[in-house]
Amino acid sequence: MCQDFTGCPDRDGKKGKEEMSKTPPQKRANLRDVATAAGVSVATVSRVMNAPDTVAKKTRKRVEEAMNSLRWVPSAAARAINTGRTRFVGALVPTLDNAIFARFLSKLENQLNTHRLSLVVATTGGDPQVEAEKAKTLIDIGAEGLVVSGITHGQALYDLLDRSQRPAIATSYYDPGYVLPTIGYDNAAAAKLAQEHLTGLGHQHIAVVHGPRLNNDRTEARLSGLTGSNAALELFETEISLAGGCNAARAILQGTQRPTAILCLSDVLASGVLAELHRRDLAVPRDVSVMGIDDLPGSAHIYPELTTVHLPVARMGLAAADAIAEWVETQTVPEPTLLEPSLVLRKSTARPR
Amino acid sequence: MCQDFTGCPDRDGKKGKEEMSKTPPQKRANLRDVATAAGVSVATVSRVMNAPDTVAKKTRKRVEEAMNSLRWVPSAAARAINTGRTRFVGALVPTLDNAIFARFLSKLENQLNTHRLSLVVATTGGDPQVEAEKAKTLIDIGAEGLVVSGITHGQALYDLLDRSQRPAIATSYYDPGYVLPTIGYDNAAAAKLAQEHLTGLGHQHIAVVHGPRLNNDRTEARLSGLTGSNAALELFETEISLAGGCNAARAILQGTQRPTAILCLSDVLASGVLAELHRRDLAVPRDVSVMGIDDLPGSAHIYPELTTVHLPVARMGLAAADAIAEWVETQTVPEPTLLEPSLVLRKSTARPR
DNA sequence: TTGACACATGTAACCGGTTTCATCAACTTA
DNA sequence: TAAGTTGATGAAACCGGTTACATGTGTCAA
Repeated sequence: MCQDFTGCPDRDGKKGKEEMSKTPPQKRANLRDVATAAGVSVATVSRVMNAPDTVAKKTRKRVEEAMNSLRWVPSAAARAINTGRTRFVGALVPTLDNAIFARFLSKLENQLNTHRLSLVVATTGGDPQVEAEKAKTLIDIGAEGLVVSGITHGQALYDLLDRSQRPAIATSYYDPGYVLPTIGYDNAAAAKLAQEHLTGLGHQHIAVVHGPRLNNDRTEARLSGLTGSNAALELFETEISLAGGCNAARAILQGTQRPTAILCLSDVLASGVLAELHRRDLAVPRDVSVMGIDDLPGSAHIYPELTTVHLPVARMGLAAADAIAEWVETQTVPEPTLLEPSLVLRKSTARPR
Repeated sequence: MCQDFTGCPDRDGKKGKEEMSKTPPQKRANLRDVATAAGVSVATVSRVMNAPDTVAKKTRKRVEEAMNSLRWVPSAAARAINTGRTRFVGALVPTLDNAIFARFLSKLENQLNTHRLSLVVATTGGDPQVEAEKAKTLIDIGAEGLVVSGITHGQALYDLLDRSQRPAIATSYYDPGYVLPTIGYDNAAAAKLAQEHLTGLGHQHIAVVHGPRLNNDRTEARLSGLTGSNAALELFETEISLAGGCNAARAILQGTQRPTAILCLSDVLASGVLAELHRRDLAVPRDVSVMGIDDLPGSAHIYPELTTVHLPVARMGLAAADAIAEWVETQTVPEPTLLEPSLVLRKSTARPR
């Protein structure tokens, strides 16, 4: 328990845990202790923290010295109870294992910091019930607001938000009619963009590889964007991972007639498909075109460089951070924000032979 | 501001923001309001929350009804100030963009949940100064403990930990002599494992691709594990990403004599290297062997299946969660824990030709 | 000299819970 | 029936800060 950090980083022999003799077990100092030590009132100490320039320089110095010698650390809870601010918000994402969410969270966290807000992260595994439970926990520990993924949620979550009256925004999806403000892209449009690129190249038989539809509105929306084409679409559902992509590719190649293009609704799936195609000695895009959606940072560098649809998750992270921060701080409900996906032409697609 | 979640998920026309006429702006109910409404004392209401079975069933019901009709939501700060527990800890990682950290955090978060703890995540970009600042923020908002990566940190972080007396453990590294308890693997041993596999196959000229050494003890340790071999080692430093791997591969192929094996100190780097080799029409492992360290979930499925050293980050997540939870709850400083890396033989290495 | 005013500081209420201890009724048990 | 328990509840202190308001001092213009 007693840590001694002088002379880091090496520990000068493990110390017994029960010593600490000179200074009696002395519990943590509080504001009044500091005030007493500095010979001022608690108000003055508080001012030294929150409005330093309203305190005489000499007094301030004395207080600061007292703080240091008592090794005072302010209580977050005590501050929060008065200010009404805990200075953190929560984010609920299906998984961290898909780089797209990791990337989003990373930007979200950084931008939140500019608003002096921290980020509590919780993963749901895509299960609305788990999501609702974790959301409850986040509210319980004091999250000032929530950032959720998509627009498909359990009633329990809506009830929670309603009752707690906490700000919450939905991301990775755009739907101005949704109960919560959405900040995201039009998943259907993104898929359409991809499909049109393929049909534009002349592909008439396209395999579509997608993640689980259950409780996943992003997948569902992307699939819905695929209607209204005269190309034959064959759907392959799989787990969203490299392994999932491999499996899908195997299933595709097992079919009677090989499609001329494979449209993957996530870049990871495309990576898996590419790997499996290599394994089967099929060349991309010569033998078959492969396309993704997401545009992960790595997608530009795999072989072959993946043609995909860029989803602006980094910008989404920034926008979501700004939106939730403003809502939390000024009670202003943000407007839904549409972020445009864009086609990124690289080397994994070509005309069918 | 007024949310109405009945009839989700569609919003019945955006409501004006300034209405809310019937019930006057009525600020949030607190414990006393509930107590008054239920005709009991605050103590009883508190008991209904924390020790339901010490309250008469009839009373409890009455209180619960009052809670509901007043839509009472307990204040996290008020609870925390009394219990001394905020029920969350913080984690500081260099980045989320490397899947290895995402995976670790994912497990960490889940396991923390079993201890009724949430996780605040902060990324440092590998900069000790940023790390110290973010750590300060985490302590400031009330993190009960910290989980950091590696053993290279700024003095400011040590000072903070010392002063705040918060539990903190270091991960991704094992060093029983370190000031903080470490939970991780022996990075040097992991690298040695990889190198010995390659030399065992007969490789005498090995290119080593690694991430930045600056402030990165994991990289440094892995490099240090590479001594004591009679094979010629050529070092290539690059950014840890697919793109970085590609760049390194390019640099390697530019050399006068091509190495027979490429040892990448991270799987992502290996993926990048593999992509670039494909691009240059070099076959792996026929023309050159490639090996990684990490064993990301995807590494088993790329082409060719990557031979690598498995780092037990999932187990590390569990162990770190249990350790910090116990420390926080029982003031027991955890013992340093060594997790063994293991060689995973797959298809990207072979004897040199 | 005096009254107005800015500035520095202190007093005490307050935030919204938890918890100790006292109280009192009902139930055993002899 | 008296004494001892047990169970349910309430009164009030307490946690550690913030802040409205009061107070006191020194400066400056009239």
